[in-house]
Amino acid sequence: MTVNYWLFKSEPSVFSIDDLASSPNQTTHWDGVRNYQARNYLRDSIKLNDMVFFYHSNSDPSGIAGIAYVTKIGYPDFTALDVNNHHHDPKSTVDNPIWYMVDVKFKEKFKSIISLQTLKNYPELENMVLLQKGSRLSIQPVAKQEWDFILKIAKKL
DNA sequence: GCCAACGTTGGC
DNA sequence: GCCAACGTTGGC
Repeated sequence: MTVNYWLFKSEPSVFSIDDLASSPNQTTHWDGVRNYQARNYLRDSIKLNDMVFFYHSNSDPSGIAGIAYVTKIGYPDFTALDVNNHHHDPKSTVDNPIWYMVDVKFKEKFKSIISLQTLKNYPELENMVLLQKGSRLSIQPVAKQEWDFILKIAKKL
C-alpha cells in the first residue's frame, strides 16, 4: 500500500491552514473544485491516508503552509447541488454529480510558509507541477522525491 | 488592480 | 469541429 502525495491550493482569505486546524476534528471536506482534471484526481486517484501539501494561493507570500492527509476518499461534492451555494452547478444532479471532493485532516503547520519563490530556487524541484509555466491546477500530484525534498526544507525553517 | 495563461461555452 | 468570446486563476 503506497502513499501518494498531492498539493491542494486554497486562498487563505477563503480557507487557510489555520482554518483547517480550528475546524471540528481538524477536518474539512475539500469542496468547490470545478476543474475536470482536478476532479479526476479527487474521484479516481486520491487514496485514504495520502499526504497533502496545503498551499496558500493569492497570498503574501503564496506558498506551502503545511501538511494534511486524506481521511475520506472521493464522494460527490454536495455544494454543486445546492442552488444557494456559490459553487452551485446546474449541470450536477444526484444521479450524475459531476463534481467530487475528499476529506482532509490537519497534520502540521510549518514554522513559516515555504514561498513559491523559495521553491523556484531549487533545481531539484524544477519538474514540480506547481512550477510549470501556466500551471494553475488546484489539485495536483507531487512526486515522492519532491515531497521528501520539501520536507527537508521545512525542517530547516 | 493588472493581466497572461488557461478552460469553457456556444454560434456557426 | 472550429474558434472567438468570455470567465477564472493566481502571480505580481
